[in-house]
Amino acid sequence: MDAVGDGTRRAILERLLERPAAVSELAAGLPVSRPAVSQHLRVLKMARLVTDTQVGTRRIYAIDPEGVREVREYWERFWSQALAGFKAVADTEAEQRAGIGRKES
Amino acid sequence: MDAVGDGTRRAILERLLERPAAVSELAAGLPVSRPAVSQHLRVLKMARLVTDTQVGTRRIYAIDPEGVREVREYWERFWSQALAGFKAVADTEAEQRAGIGRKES
DNA sequence: CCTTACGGTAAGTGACTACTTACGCAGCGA
DNA sequence: TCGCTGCGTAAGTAGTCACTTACCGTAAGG
Repeated sequence: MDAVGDGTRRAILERLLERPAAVSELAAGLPVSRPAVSQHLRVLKMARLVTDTQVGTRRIYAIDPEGVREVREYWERFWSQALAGFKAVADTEAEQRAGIGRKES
Repeated sequence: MDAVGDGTRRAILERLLERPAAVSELAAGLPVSRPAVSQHLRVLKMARLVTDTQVGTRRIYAIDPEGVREVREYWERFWSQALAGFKAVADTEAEQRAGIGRKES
């Protein structure tokens, strides 16, 4: 959850959404150093958002649909609850506006 | 975007999803002080995720469906792109594995 | 072999930020 | 008017974290 809270990590994910890439490729398209990218990738990997595959001396990173789906479902519940809750919010606000200055129970 | 990156702010949002609440109410249910909640609410307000209404001396905060929808749509595009991209990822991985070792379809 | 390429890790640093206490201000009731 | 309640803001601090450079292991190629 906090894994997608960082802008650089979102940028990395967006790159990986287009195609899998090695560490150096990612670093080349980002304003940070290669070790920084490595560290971000470790966080993303622990969050099950990416997977890595050794290809010769290079290491190819790719989106992990497993973890992505989990995070997606979390936010899905969040938003749907938000919209469902909004109706109650609107009602309550209407109540409050109707009786400003009045205390409920 | 960074607004939902903080755990305390997510907690505040989850409280507001259930019902609108005043600052003290929120602070009472959280392990942080009331001013801290105020500061978080300011961030959420600037992110258009909550709205506030003065009711007497109290200030009622509620979910702002406008901003929520925007953020929701951003992630929606993100996830769908992630899943769509995964097919390409799987294909590419299969290609790469073809040169190293075969795997199941 | 030895060399080169690629990448993970260690260690250190700077900046951001979430939090605290202290203070000031507006609205309501007595 | 006076006191009380509820909040926002200022100021200061501690901890987190993103980033850097330096170093080391590993895989391919001569």
